[in-house]
Amino acid sequence: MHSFSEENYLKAIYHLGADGAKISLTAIAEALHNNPASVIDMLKKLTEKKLISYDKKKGAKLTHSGIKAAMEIIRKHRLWEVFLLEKLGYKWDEVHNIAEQLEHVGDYDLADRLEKFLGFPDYDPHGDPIPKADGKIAEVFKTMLLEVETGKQYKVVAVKDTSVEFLHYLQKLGIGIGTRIKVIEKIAFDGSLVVQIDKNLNTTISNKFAENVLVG
Amino acid sequence: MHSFSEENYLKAIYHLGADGAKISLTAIAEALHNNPASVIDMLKKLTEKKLISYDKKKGAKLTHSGIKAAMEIIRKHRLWEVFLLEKLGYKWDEVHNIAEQLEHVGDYDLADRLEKFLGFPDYDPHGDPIPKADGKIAEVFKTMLLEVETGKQYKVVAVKDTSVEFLHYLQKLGIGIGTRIKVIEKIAFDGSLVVQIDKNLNTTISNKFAENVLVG
DNA sequence: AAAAATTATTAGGCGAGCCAAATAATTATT
DNA sequence: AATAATTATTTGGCTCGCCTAATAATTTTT
Repeated sequence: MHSFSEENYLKAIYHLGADGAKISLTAIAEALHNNPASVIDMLKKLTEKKLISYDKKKGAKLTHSGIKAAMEIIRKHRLWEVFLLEKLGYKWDEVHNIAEQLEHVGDYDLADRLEKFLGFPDYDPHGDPIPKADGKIAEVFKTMLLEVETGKQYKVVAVKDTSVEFLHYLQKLGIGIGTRIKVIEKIAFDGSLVVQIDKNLNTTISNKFAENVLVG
Repeated sequence: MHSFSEENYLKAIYHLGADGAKISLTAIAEALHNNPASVIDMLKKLTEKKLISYDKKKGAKLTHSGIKAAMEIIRKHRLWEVFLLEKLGYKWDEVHNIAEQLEHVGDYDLADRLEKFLGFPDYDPHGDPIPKADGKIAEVFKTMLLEVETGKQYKVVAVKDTSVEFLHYLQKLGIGIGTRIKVIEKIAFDGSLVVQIDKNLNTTISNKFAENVLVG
């Protein structure tokens, strides 16, 4: 198996690559709150293990087996999140950190059994699809709330940020997976959005916030 | 929190001290499959953290807070074992190794929630009592099968060894927690025992085996 | 009591994963 | 094109938890 640390790098690289952008050394360093010097060492190691390819120009890229390894970790992470929320009664914003630890435990078998126990859930509590045992992951059609058409009703399908602060704020605004949301107006000055959440009164949300809410 | 490694030392020291014997450096080294040189370093560290006291003559001894820490780990370990067996359908002999990893994850809260989810079990699948949230652990009256009166019916309450080999053998003999067992005869030559398991025909078991089966 | 065996300890070293600081390479700005 | 800013890389060093080998202390055996 791969070390705890290697797994975190693979996961970070996977997530950073989600939007097709180049995955630079510094991007990884920031994502993991590590020093670039540490990152480059690890990238060398992962390259030797043929889990990634790395090139100054092209950035880091998961190989086939790197993707496979990343999917296994993400699968475990999301399954544990479902478990923590549904079975242990944790709140939305609490599950992520504990799942970060649990995701490194055990093998495929554990994930498979857990999945079965949970009734083969398709999505985790943040709306992200759970990779299946074969590594396949559902494509979810989602757009940043920021880029959405004004006046049209959307449904929140996922959130990007997983920080406690963000999730708390979501809760305060009454936003969860499945919440209906409509952009009433876009403020040109600072990119703020006036939105209607469910049938409530209008609220103004920041540009940054709207980047992290994904609707479909 | 304490490190993964520190937790393993605390747990080992706790278990080694169960029978009141002196916990020597070499005993710990053997239990953890570590070198005595490594052990002494860690004992120093744990002493500084006031989790143990250590003295060449008296051996290692958990302090009050060391006991508390050890109980938390054991509590988590045993709760996870129940979970793995009851909820995920693992077999008796498979749960220990996975629980060894899970026991280091999360905090008190996780243990408390898990305990509630499992319906506040009192014993783990190996018959060992699960420490409660306040650190209290039930005293179990148990004797090694080896030391038991001939001709009298006993019930298996726990097993000592947790190796896959041992647990497999138990299963093969049809012995589990709750199994009724009677010593028919003690062989003076090598300490073997002729026993009757439930209502089956008599079987002969070794001295070593009989040491690891606890009855009450 | 001396020799042998066991147990405890010290000394030095290793790999993993991290860091800060210096330098090199690249990209952006003027 | 020259300068500034950013990004990548190297160097040396640190802690943790482990190791082997040598030595010291203690206990057991003779």
